[in-house]
Amino acid sequence: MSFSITEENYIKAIFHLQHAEGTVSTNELAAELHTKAASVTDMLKKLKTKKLLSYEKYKGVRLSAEGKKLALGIVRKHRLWEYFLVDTLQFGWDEVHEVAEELEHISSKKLVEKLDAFLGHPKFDPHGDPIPDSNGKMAVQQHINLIDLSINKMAEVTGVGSQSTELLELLKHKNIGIGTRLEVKKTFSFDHSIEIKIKNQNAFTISQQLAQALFVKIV
Amino acid sequence: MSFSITEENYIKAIFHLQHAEGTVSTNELAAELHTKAASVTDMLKKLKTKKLLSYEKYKGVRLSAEGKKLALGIVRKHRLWEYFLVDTLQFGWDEVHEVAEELEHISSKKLVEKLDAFLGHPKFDPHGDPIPDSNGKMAVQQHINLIDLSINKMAEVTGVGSQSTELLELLKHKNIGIGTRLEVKKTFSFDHSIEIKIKNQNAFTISQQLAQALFVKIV
DNA sequence: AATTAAATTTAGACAAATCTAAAAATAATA
DNA sequence: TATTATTTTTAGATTTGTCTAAATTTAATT
Ligand SMILES: [Mn+2]
Ligand SMILES: [Mn+2]
Ligand SMILES: [Mn+2]
Ligand SMILES: [Mn+2]
Repeated sequence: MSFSITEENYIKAIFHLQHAEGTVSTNELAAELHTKAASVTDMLKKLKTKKLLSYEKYKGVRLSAEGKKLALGIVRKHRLWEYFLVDTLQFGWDEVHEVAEELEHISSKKLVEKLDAFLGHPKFDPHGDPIPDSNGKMAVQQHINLIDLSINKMAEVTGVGSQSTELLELLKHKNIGIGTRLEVKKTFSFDHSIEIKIKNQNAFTISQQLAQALFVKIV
Repeated sequence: MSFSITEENYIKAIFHLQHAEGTVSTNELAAELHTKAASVTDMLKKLKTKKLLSYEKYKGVRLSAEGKKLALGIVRKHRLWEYFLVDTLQFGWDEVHEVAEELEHISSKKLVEKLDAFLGHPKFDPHGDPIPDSNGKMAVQQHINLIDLSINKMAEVTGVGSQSTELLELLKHKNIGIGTRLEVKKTFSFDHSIEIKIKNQNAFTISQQLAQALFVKIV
């Protein structure tokens, strides 16, 4: 069976929202997809008949095994294309999400596999998110929030919590990106800001909000 | 203004059909797009209000300057993606058309320009068709049909007249591709077959049909 | 428990793109 | 020129995805 771009976007949105709770509400979906609750209800009924999810009136929705498989395929394409755009075509990581939002719907299986091979089977996309392999399996990145990193432990930035232009702008200015090595030197309880040190640079402080938007792993 | 995938496919089809005659008929378009004449009429009315073409009832259709510009942009994307698929991802040239049919609708201008630069601004796609530049200009390939090539003139294959799997299969078997150098050794008036010679290979004959499906330029 | 508030679903309508069948215009032929 | 045949357009329906407004269900408060 094949699915429309709209159907695929719904399935992917449910997949992402599902990770928090097990079940997703109509309003959550409407917000995520910038549409109205009534439209969501209509689409859920349709996707249920296609067996991509289980749905009972007023009870929220949950992807079926088949729905999950479809979602993982779309996420795989999305993240592979993002990797391609940044790694091969030299896009900035703030510019790639929208383009990947379109490219993820290109249907050719062969294209995905050839692209994956060309890129060298990358495990993580430019935002640090894991790329599912052709079987839907993805590496579990045991990264922690920078806010929870102990003092004087060397760590590497592995991911960002958002991909807004605003965040990127700030990270560029502070010279932080995926792969940057840093350690926390001091924490301030007044505003929960933290002082960090990057090799060959002076220590500087970053806000609580920024620290919460960064994920790191200890190295 | 932005256009739907369907609208873009109509514009591109008109562009291609227009090259033969100046004006395109409803039935021609219906055949090309695998749809019905009634659907074409509806769409033509719509595209006229969008000023992409001039259209009078029963009189056929012709692209406006704006329509041509849009068409050239789509053709540019189509052929750049085909080049990418063959050159970068190692697709066979028979496998790329369908995929490019989808990729040509990805809207990002920046993507097209970055892709073009990454590929080294190629002038021709894997089928020998010219790729329009960012201003819509394309190289004029003064190639001739192999059937019209004079005897003993060294020539290089620059294009194919069709991109069917059947043709590719035959060309693969005969070891002929874009760039292959050959000369005509003899022509047979009985069946209009011709004998050709490729360097370091024995001469062999090819059918009239095959010769007509090949374009060459004298080198 | 009764009332109010919030979330969700239904009812009815609309735009895009398509189709079949019938009507109208143009082209071909006798 | 009159009659067919072909092409093209209109009329009316259908599917997909969306919307607003109203009704219903569930959750939260008195
Ligand atoms: Mn998308
Ligand atoms: Mn990403
Ligand atoms: Mn297309
Ligand atoms: Mn081509």
